[in-house]
Amino acid sequence: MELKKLIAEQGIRCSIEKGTRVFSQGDESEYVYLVEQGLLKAFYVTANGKETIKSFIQPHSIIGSLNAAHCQTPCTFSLEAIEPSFLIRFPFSQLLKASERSLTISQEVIQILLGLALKKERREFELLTLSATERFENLKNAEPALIEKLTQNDIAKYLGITPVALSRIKNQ
Amino acid sequence: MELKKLIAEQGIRCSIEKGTRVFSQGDESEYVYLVEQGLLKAFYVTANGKETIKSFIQPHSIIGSLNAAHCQTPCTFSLEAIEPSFLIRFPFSQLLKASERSLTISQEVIQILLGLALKKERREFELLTLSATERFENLKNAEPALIEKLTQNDIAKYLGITPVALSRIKNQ
DNA sequence: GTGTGGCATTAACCTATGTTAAAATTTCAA
DNA sequence: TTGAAATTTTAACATAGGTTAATGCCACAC
Repeated sequence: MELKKLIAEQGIRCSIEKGTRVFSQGDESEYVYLVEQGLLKAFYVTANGKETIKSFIQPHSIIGSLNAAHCQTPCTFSLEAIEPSFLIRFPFSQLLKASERSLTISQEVIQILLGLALKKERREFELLTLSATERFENLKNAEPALIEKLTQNDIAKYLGITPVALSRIKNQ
Repeated sequence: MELKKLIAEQGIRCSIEKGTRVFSQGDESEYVYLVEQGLLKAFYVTANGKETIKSFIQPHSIIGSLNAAHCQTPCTFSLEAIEPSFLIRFPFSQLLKASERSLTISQEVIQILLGLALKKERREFELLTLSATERFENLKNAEPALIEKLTQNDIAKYLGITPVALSRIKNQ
């Protein structure tokens, strides 16, 4: 892919220790990040301190706060490494500029955004129509390998329930 | 906008009566629709017959089942007119082809997809972190005019609760 | 006007999930 | 190997929202 090549060649590599943040909710960040290795979580912290996980980020995906990168507002979520990770960071504006110059790159951006929209739509569907138990079953089926690497705490925060509720669900 | 011009010039106009569907969950549909006038709802019906509303569609927006249009799978939701509506339908594949030929159009597609992704992200945030009461407050603030046109039934289905629960919330 | 059908409200009861806290288990560093 | 910290489980109780059903409220056709 042209786009990933561009990012790999011109982006800045960074190594993130387990438990460390790439950026925090409220920060300004004009970057997108290409994950080369590792595992991260993107999460919100609400006013009353509750944490909920938006998504887990695995190698080869591109992540960044669209709000921050595109609308020049603060990041709406934080990004933290669950395992030691290697990322390449690249300014979002440069990515858009590259897409203005090259049809190949703009096609790739379209494909990435389509994929993102499809993923968000599935998540919306699950949150809107399924019970916590059903969402947990779905996750187990879709990402069995991922679940092995996560704490129950993080799985619960992703499902939108408490670890206590997840423990109950697991024992029927 | 080049893209909307293209759709307006080459798409097929259709008039949809109130209560009538543009397409139904399970259909194949390779189209996207540009809404010229009216108001529609995009909704899921679950296995046990429960209806939940994904989004309300107002004039100037573009709507279609990404899954069906892009992945050649059946539509994941139905689209129905809440008010008499006028749409223009246009094959999604032609839209992608146009974006392969023209940098202007591909930029517009990117902007539309970015907007969609941002909207879905906000919805995901609300479903994940807010209570039904808070989601209702948010909707009232964000779309006061829209709320006037909707039945309580449809508002409830959009919030992910029952009309009974919404009635309770309204009286504190 | 009168009746019919679709909303909206109310009430009583039910269930899933939250909250708090304590106990059990695992992990890991010294 | 041991102890401290983190994670998971369990239990008891609280609460939001679901379910069902009865009632009230309109709007519209006749």
